[in-house]
Amino acid sequence: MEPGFKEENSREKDAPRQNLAISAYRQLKHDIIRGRYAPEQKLLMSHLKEQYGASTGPLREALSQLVADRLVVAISQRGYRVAPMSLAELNDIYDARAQLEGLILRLAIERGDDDWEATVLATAHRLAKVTDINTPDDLLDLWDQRHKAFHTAIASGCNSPHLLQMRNTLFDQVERYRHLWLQETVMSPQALELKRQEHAALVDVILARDTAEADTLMRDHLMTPVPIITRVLKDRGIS
Amino acid sequence: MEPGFKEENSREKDAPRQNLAISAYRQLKHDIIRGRYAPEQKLLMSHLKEQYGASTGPLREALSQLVADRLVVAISQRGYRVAPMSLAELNDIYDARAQLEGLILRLAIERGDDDWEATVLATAHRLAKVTDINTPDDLLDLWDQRHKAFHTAIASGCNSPHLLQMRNTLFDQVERYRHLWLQETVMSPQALELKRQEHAALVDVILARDTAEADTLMRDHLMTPVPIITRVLKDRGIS
DNA sequence: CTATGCCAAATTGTTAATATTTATTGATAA
DNA sequence: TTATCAATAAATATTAACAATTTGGCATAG
Repeated sequence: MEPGFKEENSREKDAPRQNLAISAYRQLKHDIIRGRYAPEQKLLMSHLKEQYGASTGPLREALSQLVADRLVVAISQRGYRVAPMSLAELNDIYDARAQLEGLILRLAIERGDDDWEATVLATAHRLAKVTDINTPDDLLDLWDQRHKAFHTAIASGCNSPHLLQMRNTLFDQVERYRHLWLQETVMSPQALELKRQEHAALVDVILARDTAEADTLMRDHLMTPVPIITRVLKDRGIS
Repeated sequence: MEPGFKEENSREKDAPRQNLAISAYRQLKHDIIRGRYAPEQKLLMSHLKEQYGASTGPLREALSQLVADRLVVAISQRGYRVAPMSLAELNDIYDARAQLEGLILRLAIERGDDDWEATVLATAHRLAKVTDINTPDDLLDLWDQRHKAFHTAIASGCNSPHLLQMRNTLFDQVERYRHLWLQETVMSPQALELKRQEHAALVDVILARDTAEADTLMRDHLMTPVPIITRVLKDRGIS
């Protein structure tokens, strides 16, 4: 009788280990996505060692994982650098994401059962309730968390672990750009209300099983941040 | 004047390093895909060391990459094992692949230019010419190589590096199952002729820009091996 | 037959040594 | 006098060897 904790918590990637390389991986990933390191900044081993309290061995494992995630690039024998950002990658990454999310949504509408509909409704409700919190940081964190839960609930209807895994991989890559958008729009009440309406419309067409309309709405919804992120990148001199 | 070898050979994954961890990664991946290690076999460090001539450091990096590729699983403090195989994963992986390949094909038909059409025709021609070679091993290798080139040429029309990257990732995962199919069907002349007809039909509808028909043909084409692989897995006692 | 304790083997992390790279300084030529 | 090239030195990355913690198996005793 095995204790049934078959590590089903596939939060981001699979956890390769629970010890020291994985914690360095999580923290480094978090810091890169949040923009703590500039796009082409060199990642010094000496700095990483004292920053994350790990030696070269575990650090190299963490960096290898991040290279697989396309958040870090490794150059022959010249160490590691944070992956560059560009307008070209921004456009491609958001396009790929919108296309994949559209595909998954169409499959979910086709394959989703009653439990799926119930979960979509529940997470949408939870998200819509995030309107009246004062401290902006807490608001942003909570909104973002429930927003992710909402979209993940929709996607889960496709019933394909591998498609969902690829969705996660792509989301890790998009999140570095997406963070620029979250920082820029300080989650103003009108922006929040606009998003709330988009989500409500999305839920409507999903429950109506209107595949074509849902696909269109979802892609427009996902592409919204692109012009704003483009402006931020241009302001920072990134082409 | 730098010699223009900016490592643009993104064959499978990005090359994290050109030295020792990456060669171990490539060989190990090849061996796992080709079935040299059984699905849940333990990967002893001592064995890997003498097999691939690398020390624990580089080997752990290679194994980390393979965990990201879902070809290896890491258990807390009990080392690494080859990822298990199952009928459930077979079905999901082929379904996800067919769906993604269909999406990419629709985009390619929508976005592909004249050069794309020319490349598709050229690779199709090259593939069709592989009919009259005697030694079966050489035949299989050459056919598989040109077959991959043909499908990659079709997919490249979508013009999205990130979608193509995800296609590669999924293909790495599917190839372990696909190898069972290649081994089973000894590439009989009639099977080869059937495939040739499918490819010709595919080229026709692609050049005619018939999106819906191309999508259907492509998915049927990709799902062909599933029943055969299912039988092989069942014969091996894998559920 | 079962449970507990000991031994062996494997994984994990650290440290040191080697090789490659980069930056600085000096010299030479224009 | 200035700019470029080369050489040396310092720093950093990469790899291998070593040590410690943990796990699994086996034997013995109850």
